[in-house]
Amino acid sequence: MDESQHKPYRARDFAKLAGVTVRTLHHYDRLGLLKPRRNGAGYRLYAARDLERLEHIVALKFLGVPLKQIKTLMARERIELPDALTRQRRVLEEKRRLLDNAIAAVRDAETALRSGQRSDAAALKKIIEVIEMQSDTEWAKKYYSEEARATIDERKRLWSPELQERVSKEWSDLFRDVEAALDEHPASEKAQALAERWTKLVEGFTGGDPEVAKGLNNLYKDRANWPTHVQQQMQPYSNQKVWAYMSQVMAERKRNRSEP
Amino acid sequence: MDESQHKPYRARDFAKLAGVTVRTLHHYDRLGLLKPRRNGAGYRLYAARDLERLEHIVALKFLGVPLKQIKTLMARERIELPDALTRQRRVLEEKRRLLDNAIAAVRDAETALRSGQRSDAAALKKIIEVIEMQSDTEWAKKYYSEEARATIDERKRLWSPELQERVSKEWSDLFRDVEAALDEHPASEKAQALAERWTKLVEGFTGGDPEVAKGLNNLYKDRANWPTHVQQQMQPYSNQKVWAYMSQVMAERKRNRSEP
DNA sequence: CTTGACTCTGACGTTACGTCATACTCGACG
DNA sequence: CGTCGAGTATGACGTAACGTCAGAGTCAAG
Repeated sequence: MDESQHKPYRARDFAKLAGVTVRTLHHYDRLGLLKPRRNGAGYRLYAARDLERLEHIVALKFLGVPLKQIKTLMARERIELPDALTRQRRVLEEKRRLLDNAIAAVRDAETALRSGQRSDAAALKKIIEVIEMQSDTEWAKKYYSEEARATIDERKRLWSPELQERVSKEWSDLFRDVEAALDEHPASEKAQALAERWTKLVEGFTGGDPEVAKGLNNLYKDRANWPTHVQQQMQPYSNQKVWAYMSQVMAERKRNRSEP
Repeated sequence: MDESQHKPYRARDFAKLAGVTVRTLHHYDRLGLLKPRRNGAGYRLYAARDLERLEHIVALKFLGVPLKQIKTLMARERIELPDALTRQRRVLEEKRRLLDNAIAAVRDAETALRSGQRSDAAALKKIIEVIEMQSDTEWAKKYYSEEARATIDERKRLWSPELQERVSKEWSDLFRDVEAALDEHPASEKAQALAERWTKLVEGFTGGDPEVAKGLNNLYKDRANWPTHVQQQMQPYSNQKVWAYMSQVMAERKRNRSEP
């Protein structure tokens, strides 16, 4: 006599109610995400309570959370949901960054195609540049600790294309200046000024985080195994004399700072 | 004796050169996207020209173009690439819009969770609201012509959440005002003022496009088959007296305007 | 009791590869 | 010349989240 026991829904109606398909209900049933009652003939019978659960599933799915995670998440919900949401937001924000890059790349390519009457190949090259910039942050991941990667992902949000542009230029300027100063004594004022610029630029990437710095070190030491196209890209910086010289200069810098 | 014939690459090296995996090369080979020469033993031998093609593939893939389309696109390239790029940009921009919504939804949910000490269920409800808002634009597509959909997609970019909010409120205000004015004569000044507001709001959506208006009409006529949750959402607007009355008022309006 | 509308359970298709497993091949070293 | 480690080839299964039949049973109205 419980008036609150509404007549249960069958698949079709329940699906419409929640805005999903019947097949989706089957799927979630098999995965154990949402197991409704059955009648004698095996028909699925969904109650009002099931709707709530399904809505939660749909909500999380909407955020791009994989069904497997949704399942574990809903098993012991209370504790982990806030964290899960925050993590998922990070993921979404990263995706948006990539999307923004892609959109910008297409815009560039379109402009190149229309205004300049350039070839298809030239237009695609524009896109390739953007890819390389961002995939470079992908393959390099293995050199960083989990912790360092998290830090980098944080800081990456501050990296606008303009900043990227500027930093690139600063590195190339600095490198050229160092090459012109290889004869200076490592302890000289001029050399130490270069060291200062160098350090600033490195810190611009590491943000002062020692974990990140360590990863960067790993990355550099393994430079022989970098992807070929990255090596080509880094070719302007391949002059070993510069690196050797800078390591001397940095050693001097350390001495100066420990005994001022 | 052709110096330009560099030694061809084998899979591993070529893959590194382009920043993909060997397996990817196999895959593209099987799909017919990139078929390199083979040596006597069946080893794949990639030439410099292949690199260019692979880079183009990677570029388009980066933009989210499916491999099948890439294949047809590269078969007869020159003509279709610009259009393809523009179309793909539209797709990307739409994805970005959805992502923005999702991120905003999570932010809301996080705030609700932290500040208000609300339950998980309440937080997820926030997200559900956002989903329904945007999936509503999904299921309704079938009522519109291809042309109308394109127009809507165009205009959708102007639809900020704030605008959405405001328009919702205007509709609900208008509906309430009409309900209160059902006794007014359809030709009366008061009724005609309501008709004016009504028309403005509809035009705010159609943008004056007759194709879109037609689709909207189809949509309304088939309201019996709308998804249940949409019907619930539309319930505040289900008062048939209002619709009947407004159709009279709109008829008067047409007469007035044809014989001023 | 008949029908048309629904439902059930497989099972294969989709996308762009990753990941084995098994069998060859290449090139340097002794 | 033989061999061994590194690289390669093919085939087949796995992934995520369902879509789309196919074949068979069920429900409810007339």
